[in-house]
Amino acid sequence: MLAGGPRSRATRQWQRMPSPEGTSALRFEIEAVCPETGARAGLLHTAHGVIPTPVFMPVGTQGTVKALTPRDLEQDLDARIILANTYHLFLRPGPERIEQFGGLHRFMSWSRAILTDSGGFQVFSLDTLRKVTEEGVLFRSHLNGDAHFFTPESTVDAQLAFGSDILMVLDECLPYPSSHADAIASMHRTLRWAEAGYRHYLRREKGLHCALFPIVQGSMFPDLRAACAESLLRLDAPGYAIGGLSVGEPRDLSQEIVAVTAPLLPADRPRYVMGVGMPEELPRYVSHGVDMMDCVLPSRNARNGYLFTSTGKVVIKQARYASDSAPLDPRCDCYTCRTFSRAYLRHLFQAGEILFSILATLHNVRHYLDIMRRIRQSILLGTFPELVRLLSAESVELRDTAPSDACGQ
RNA sequence: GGACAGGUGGGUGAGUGGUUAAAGCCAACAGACUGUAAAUCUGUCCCUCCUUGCGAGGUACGAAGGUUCGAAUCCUUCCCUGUCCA
Repeated sequence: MLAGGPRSRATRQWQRMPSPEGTSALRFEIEAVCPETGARAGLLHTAHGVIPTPVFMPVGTQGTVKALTPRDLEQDLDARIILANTYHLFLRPGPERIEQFGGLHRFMSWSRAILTDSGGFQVFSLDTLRKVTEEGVLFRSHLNGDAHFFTPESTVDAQLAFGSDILMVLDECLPYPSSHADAIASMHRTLRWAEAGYRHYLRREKGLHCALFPIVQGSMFPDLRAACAESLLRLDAPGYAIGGLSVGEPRDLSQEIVAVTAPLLPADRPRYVMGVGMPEELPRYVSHGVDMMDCVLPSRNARNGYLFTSTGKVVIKQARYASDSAPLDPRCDCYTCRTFSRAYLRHLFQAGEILFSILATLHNVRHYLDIMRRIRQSILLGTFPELVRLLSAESVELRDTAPSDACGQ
């Protein structure tokens, strides 16, 4: 509803769209900037369609957003870009296999844009299965224990084989908390990897229609974030990411780091904060000048029975919903909310039915995408600050009325 | 009628004299989840009380007796279930 325009026509247009003729494969067009906050609305032109920003990218690690078909994502949710993961796809089915099928888009039958993460997050999440060296990361496969050495160059090669629209450089994502000394060493390593990866990418990208984003690291230290951002600017990349967040730090700290880092990145290029966040945090990131975000929360929490609604969370497995005939979220017009009762959704969850994951993911992802559409519209209309106030008032209201929190303080 | 095999907490199912209020699994209930080792993981899961503690009582392994310092565990009788034979 908020997306505007008939979807089917737009879809056909993208599928026929020839490769971009210009020099830069990725073009970012800013349509409006909120004078009060600096939030931006724009259009990100890729070889696989135009992405209205700010945008939330559903996570499809293994070449699928779990529980959703590409048809759901395209026709029902109107997602314009999804994320996939180099580490997972490298292990299985492997870059050669994907390349053999003409790239990841064709392999998974997804005609819109794809961003691939480099495996840098797995440096953090697979801490017991990896060893970081100056040259790269030695991973022990979580599938069969095989050793694989990822370098800045090899991850670029893999992502080129996938045919990603946006590639990410290999980086080191540190846990929280980390010492300043560890963070500075790690940040310099990430910088060296970014330079090596970027050099390699420039040698190979001739005629390819994609872009490589470097990633700002520096843990929770503003001085390191600034130094890292400044160094990465020399690469003159078409877009920049802020990584190393959502690793266990307090929510406000993530916001602070983004607030000090985002303004240091080129104003005319997309800024991507990796791995965030809760629904109420999305407008806050946007107000810091962020254009792209991704997070597993809507999809993962969906499968775990945690549903995001316009009136707060609904943990559908709770006994209180057993005979609740209301729709999950009366203000949502996704298929799930239009069609099923909370009681039925709870039944499906309790019964362990596959359909629950499908319906829940459909809704949660839709909820995130709708929030971003509202944000984008408000920036275009010049009402973004009002929306931020509205959304934060709603979340305060939700906190105040939450039964568990009410008696706590 | 006879011969075997059994009856354990909401279910299943370990346990054959003491560290057993009783493993594991399931169900149920609650919590976590932030560039996905996730259809995952964690906790609670007989009752009562409080100074909330590897706390104190009380119940509990079909029923009732018995042996023993001590019994889900050994003995006796009874009840019930399953299989087979008449």
